[in-house]
Amino acid sequence: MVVGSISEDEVDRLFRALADATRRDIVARVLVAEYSVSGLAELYDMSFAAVQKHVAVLERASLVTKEKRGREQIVRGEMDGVQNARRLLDDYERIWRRRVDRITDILAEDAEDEH
Amino acid sequence: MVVGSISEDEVDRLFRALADATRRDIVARVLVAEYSVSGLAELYDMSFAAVQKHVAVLERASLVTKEKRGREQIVRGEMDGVQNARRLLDDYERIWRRRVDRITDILAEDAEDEH
DNA sequence: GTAACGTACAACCACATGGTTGTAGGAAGC
DNA sequence: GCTTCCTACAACCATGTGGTTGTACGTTAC
Repeated sequence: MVVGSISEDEVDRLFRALADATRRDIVARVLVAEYSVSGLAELYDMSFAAVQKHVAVLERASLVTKEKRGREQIVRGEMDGVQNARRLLDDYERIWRRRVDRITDILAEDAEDEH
Repeated sequence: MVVGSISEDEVDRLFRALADATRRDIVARVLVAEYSVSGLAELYDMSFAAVQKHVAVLERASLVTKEKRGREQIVRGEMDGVQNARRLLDDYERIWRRRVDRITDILAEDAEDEH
C-alpha cells in the first residue's frame, strides 16, 4: 500500500462521502471557488440543514475544510483528500498489473518448455 | 468530464461499493486470482450469505464479474470499473489544477500592473 | 437595541445497508 | 439413487443515511 498512513475507517469515510451526487458536486465547486455553507445551500433543491450535513460528511472525509469568516463559514476543497482516494485506486491498478505481468512470465516459461 | 458514458447512479454505486473494507479486500484478491464465492466466504468472519451480498454489490458496481463454472461461481476483478473510479478522481484533480493555474495567471497580471 | 442573517444541532421519519438464519434448487461425487 | 456442496434468495433485525422541521445562538446591519 502506498498510502499507509490512512486507516480503513478513513478510507470508508472517503469513498462513502464520494458516493453521493450532491456531495460530488459540492467538492467540484469548492475546488474551483470559495462558498459559504448558505451559498452552497442556494444551489440545491433541499433544505439548508441537508446541505450542512453533506458538508459535514465531506469534512469528516477530509475532502473539504471549513473556516469561520465573520458570521459565515467558508468551505474549501481539500485536494489531499481527493489525491488519497486516487492513490488507493492506483494501488488496485498496480496489484492488477503485477498479476498480468506474472501471467505473462508464466506463459513465457511455458513457451520455453515447449522445445 | 472524461468519463461521459457513466451515469451519476453508476458513480454512486461505484464509490458506495468501495466504501467497505471487506469489499475492498475482495476486489484486491480477485484482481490477483480467481475465487469462487464460497472460497471468498472462507476468508472472512461472517456468513456465506453476507459475503454473497458483498459480491453482488461489487457486481452491480461493475468492479467484479461472475462466471458459472460447474456448480461454482467464479469471481473475477473487473479492472475497467476501478479505472472508471480513478478517472473520475482525475477529473477533480484537473478541475483543481485549472483553478491553481488561473490564480497563478491573475497573480502574474497583478505583478505586471505593479510597474 | 432589534431585526435579519448564517450557522449549529436535536428530533423525527422513510428507507437503505450489513448482518443474520432458513429454505430451496442445481451440480458433482459416490 | 442419495448425499454433499455451492449458490440463490427471502425474511428478519439493528443501525446508518438523507431528508425534513424547529429551536437556539453568535454576528452583522440598521
